[in-house]
Amino acid sequence: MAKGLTSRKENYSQWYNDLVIKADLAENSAVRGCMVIKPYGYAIWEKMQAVLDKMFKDTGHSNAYFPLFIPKSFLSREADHVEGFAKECAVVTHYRLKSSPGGGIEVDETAKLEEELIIRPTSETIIWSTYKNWIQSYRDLPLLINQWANVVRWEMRTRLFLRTAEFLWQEGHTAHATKDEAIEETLKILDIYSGFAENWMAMPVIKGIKTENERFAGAVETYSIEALMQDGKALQSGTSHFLGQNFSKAFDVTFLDNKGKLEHVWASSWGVSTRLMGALIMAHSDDRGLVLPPRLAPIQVVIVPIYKKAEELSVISSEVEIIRQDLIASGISVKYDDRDTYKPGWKFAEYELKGVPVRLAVGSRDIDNRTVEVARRDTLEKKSYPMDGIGETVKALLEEIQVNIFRKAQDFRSRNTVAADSYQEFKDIIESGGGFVLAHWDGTRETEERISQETKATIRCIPLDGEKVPGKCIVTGKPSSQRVLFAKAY
RNA sequence: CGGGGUGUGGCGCAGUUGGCAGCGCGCGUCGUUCGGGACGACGAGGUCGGAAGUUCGAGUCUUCUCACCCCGACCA
Repeated sequence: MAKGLTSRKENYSQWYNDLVIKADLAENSAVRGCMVIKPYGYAIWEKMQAVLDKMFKDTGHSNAYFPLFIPKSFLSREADHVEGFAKECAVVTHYRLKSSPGGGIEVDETAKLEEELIIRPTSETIIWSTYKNWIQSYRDLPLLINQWANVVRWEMRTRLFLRTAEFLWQEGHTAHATKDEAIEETLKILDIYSGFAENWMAMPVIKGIKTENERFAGAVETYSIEALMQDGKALQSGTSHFLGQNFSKAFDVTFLDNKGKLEHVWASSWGVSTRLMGALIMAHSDDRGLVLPPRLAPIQVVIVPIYKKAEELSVISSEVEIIRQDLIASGISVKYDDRDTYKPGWKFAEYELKGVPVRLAVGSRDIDNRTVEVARRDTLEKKSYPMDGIGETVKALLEEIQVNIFRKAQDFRSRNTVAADSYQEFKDIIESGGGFVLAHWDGTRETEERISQETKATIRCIPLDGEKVPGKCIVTGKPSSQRVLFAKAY
């Protein structure tokens, strides 16, 4: 176990907190509920951004930027929307400070804003008020916009990455001529999210529809991807909303169709946030530290020289430079850590804590044998390989690791996904370690709330894929068209 | 907003009936070490969260206050 890292078994939640701090991903800031994302953590986020951004661009979306501030009146235009967010909004009321008599500064009460500004908790309202001017004809559609931004939701309890008062995300906001097209967009993005989660984060997810209870405020239908964390709790990792005409009606966004008829446009919005960082951390990491999927690791390979004297180091370093070039030529990001201020053992532990997928150690023995010691983070196996062709060897290994950690996560999820056919069985599963539980539900809010109150488990989603076998609700015995996915959630 | 807890060098903590602010880690210099978190010697670093009070004397007692953490209700 890594120094100072609580084990998962001992206290999972503490393990997560320790890991975020010790792996140098983020820390708490002077502002309650807000985090400082440190360079190493931010580097991972930047990789995520780059991949997602390309996926959005490849599907025809463009980036833009809308204001941080939203006039208070905008928020109340859509009734459900305002109700959903009102309780967690930060409000700007003044625009000036003045020196206070007792020293320091205070709010200048004479500088009160005529209309207060809300710090965006999400941007539907400001964006739709803008779209009104952008859209007149069916020729202006579809409008496919994304923005990378920060948003603020004044959460009561926060945790680094998983729930912070301010977080970074992307929010896509699209406008379409038809309902079908908007739904198609909503689902297309859901596929992008699940593809990203599985192929890049190596984290299996379940795509589904949210129940009315869990639906985004202002949406007609909310879709999400749900991942299972190692403690048996579910983490909603991305959402895509079909907004119907709710916002176009609230902001009066209309267009003339090709028959000259005036219609309200159809909308979608979708987002993933820095919460993905939390998902990534919890999906794969162990008691030694982070385990990062090679495709998102800022450093894929670290090389550690083993030496006693300076002369030895210079021989090793020149050999390492050849190896490094070989790796770079294979498209691998490499760090050579030749710092003399830390010892090899320390470095080994450090890079394990930080989740670097592959570590190479090169010492005099290797120079003599023309070998490299290769250690993989996921299995902790160490093996010697010939120096020649090391680029290809490592490249293949990185791919193997990517696949292996995905499979591992997938196995974990299958082991922890069970069907329950009675309420008692359901309760037993939830109480003994949790996980995903597939059960029949009668589709009513009352039953959902009862289950949630009695067991703390909620309906994560109604899965889109998989069998649609009818049955009877585990609580009321009323008919159900398919099993839905329950879990305790983050 | 309820319940619990913590504020003392950068970090983690100790500090007894009130009596010279300490320990470990980290940090700096030097030397020996270096294939799984090395060791020795010397050294730097603190108005004890803040304010008021009690006292000859407060990290310690009293009152007020601020901040943060954990557990619940709300949430991506």
